[in-house]
Amino acid sequence: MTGWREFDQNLVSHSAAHHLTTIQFLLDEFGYARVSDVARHLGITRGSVSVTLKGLRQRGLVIEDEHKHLGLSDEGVRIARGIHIKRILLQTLFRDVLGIEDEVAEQDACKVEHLVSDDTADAVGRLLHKIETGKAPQQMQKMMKELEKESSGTVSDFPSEKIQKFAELLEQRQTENEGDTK
Amino acid sequence: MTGWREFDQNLVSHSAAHHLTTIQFLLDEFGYARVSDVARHLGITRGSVSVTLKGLRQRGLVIEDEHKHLGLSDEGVRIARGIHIKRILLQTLFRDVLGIEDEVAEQDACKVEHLVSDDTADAVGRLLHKIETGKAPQQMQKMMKELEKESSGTVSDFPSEKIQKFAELLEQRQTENEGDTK
DNA sequence: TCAACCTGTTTGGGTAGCCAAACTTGCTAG
DNA sequence: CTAGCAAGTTTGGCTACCCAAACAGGTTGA
Repeated sequence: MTGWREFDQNLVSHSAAHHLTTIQFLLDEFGYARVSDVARHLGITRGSVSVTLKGLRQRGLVIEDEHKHLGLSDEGVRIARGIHIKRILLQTLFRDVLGIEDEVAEQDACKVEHLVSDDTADAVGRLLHKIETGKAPQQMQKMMKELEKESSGTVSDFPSEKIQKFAELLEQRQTENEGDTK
Repeated sequence: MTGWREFDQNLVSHSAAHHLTTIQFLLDEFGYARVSDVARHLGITRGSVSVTLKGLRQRGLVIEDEHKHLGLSDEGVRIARGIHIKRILLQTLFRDVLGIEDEVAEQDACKVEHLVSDDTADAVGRLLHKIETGKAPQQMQKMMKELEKESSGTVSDFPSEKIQKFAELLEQRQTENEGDTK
């Protein structure tokens, strides 16, 4: 059971991910981004941002012009865009397919956006696209509506009896399959 | 845009989550769990485990009998079980609904299991249960099969042109909706 | 002109985790 | 009986983040 520590050995950390996407956001929104702007937007001190960005500059992801205005390198843009798209896709999945309240969906997406693999994010995108283009219309729509109705408000106790039993079933089935392929 | 730091302000950290679920696993599997066993299973040193478990003992999640055999308190069991179930549900979602290769699905689930909200996990469980019990049969099945075919192997470049355009559409739509409710 | 202000950087302090290495304990094989 | 080994703990070091506070530079209003 090694491999669980791949957690923090990602392309970028949670912190770095937010620094990058924030710079991109500020550029799109206001046309410029400075250390203070990033700090304000992230709710941390200028000092912290200064130190973090020094690292990201050394890694060649963030650049700075003569007026201390920040920018992203091609690689930086690529990473920031990837993370941002993952966030959108996950949030949409949680909210529109699973029926989660928007705020919770956004928070969950924000927490995991930089952790999910490209493969998974891509599959989420394709699923959403299929649903969008009506390739899974009536029954899917109906199912989603039902899900939405059920998930009214907040779950009081996780896992519920039913879900727990179901998860145990899934686990058992998985164990059996592992036995097959071995 | 504060709130992005809820990341590490969860009930338990990624590390703690794995310590707890490992103890539970060892108890189920072998009937006992010691510091060394946990260390071996997690692939880290006894020293690290010792220190971490001291904290978890102080928080009342882990207990220890006179023979240095580890156990979980009621609260510890509750947390470990919750995380474990989230992992199963997410892994199943990624693998069986999104068509992700099992190993990747497991890794992704492992990375985010302790981060997703109870609400989201619960909704995933209900969705899977609906699919399971045939409440979204033909078209869903067909869609899943198609997804599986498409996602042959690993995504070379994320995001693809198509997914990126789609994500932009989703984002734009979302922005408009925010305008409505404001 | 120059004090006040805003911006950015540096530094010392704190937490969380990891490792390596030294130490303590207790059991067990000669 | 004791030497040796395995298990657990402690300690010093490292990285990654955060903050607060001190400091350095540029702009600007009076």
